[in-house]
Amino acid sequence: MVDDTAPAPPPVTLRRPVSLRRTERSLPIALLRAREAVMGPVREMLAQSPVNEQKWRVLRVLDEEGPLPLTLVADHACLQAPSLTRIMRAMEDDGLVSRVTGTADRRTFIVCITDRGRQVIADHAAASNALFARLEALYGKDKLETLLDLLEDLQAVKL
Amino acid sequence: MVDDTAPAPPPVTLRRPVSLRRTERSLPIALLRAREAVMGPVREMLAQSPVNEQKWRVLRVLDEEGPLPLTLVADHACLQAPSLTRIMRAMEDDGLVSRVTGTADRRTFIVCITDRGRQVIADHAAASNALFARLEALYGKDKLETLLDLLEDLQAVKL
DNA sequence: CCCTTTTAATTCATTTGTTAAGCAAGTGAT
DNA sequence: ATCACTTGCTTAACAAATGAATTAAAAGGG
Repeated sequence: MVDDTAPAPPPVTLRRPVSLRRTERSLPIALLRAREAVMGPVREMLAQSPVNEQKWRVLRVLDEEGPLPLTLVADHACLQAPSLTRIMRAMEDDGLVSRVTGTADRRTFIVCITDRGRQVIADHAAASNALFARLEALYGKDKLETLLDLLEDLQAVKL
Repeated sequence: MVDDTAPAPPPVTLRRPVSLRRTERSLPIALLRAREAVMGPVREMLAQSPVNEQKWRVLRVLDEEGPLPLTLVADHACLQAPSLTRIMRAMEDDGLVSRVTGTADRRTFIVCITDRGRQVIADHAAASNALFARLEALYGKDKLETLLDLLEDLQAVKL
């Protein structure tokens, strides 16, 4: 019945957890869980669109800030350079953005949102705002504003 | 951009130019940027360990909550089922966790952290707590507690 | 009991994240 | 000007995320 050659099961002792903060109080984990909690409807919205989460962030950033150097697009959209390279190729193919070579430094590119890219935003702005309104209603307007203030501050912290 | 000079009339939903929130005020984007802002040192810490971000979360969750059904591990560690399948295989091979088939429902698994897995946490608990202390100092203890409170509430919101 | 519908977990295909390496263009010191 | 060095972007290789399809067990209804 019992196989002598089978590896012994790893030792599992019932013990108290080592002294770490509760995961709800770990900032990285809490930020991740909070994001997951609000991303469900956003993903549904984007499923109705020609872009995914990442491309949506690129469009939002460009629509808000205007033409931007590629490195700043990466920073502001929270994308790594290699990912952005791939995404830029796809978005250019789809006519959502365009790029021009920088004049001063010919290594750099300036990225522009196109009318077509802006149209994608316009097509989903109502749904996006509706989601935010629902969140405000469920979570509380004041709490949401306070949370956004605190998050904005946190982004500025230089560890 | 369409002009919107008229004060908001009652039928406010249609034909009104829709503009979006600033990206700093978009909760999904703000949460993502805030997380990126704090993850740098955490990644450095985990680079010194045998686990990555995802496995670290699994260990933290199991250490804190004890043996858990696989689906709850996925929920609490913010991992999708297919990802967790792959990660579980690797972590079992490394002897960090073990699983037993559920007694009532034989489709399910209960996941346990092993002594070895707990040791990984113990080995990095000091560094982890030091990072948190540094964040407290730079960002402000009260602000951090408020932020964590708000994030904890947000996780509970059911959209 | 069968039959249909769920649920848990896995697999598969495709895209994205991550890390390291590479290349071309800019910078600066001697 | 030349050389080493840095910077901006790309490529490549592999791990992880995502979404759809699959298998197995459980649950519910006739």
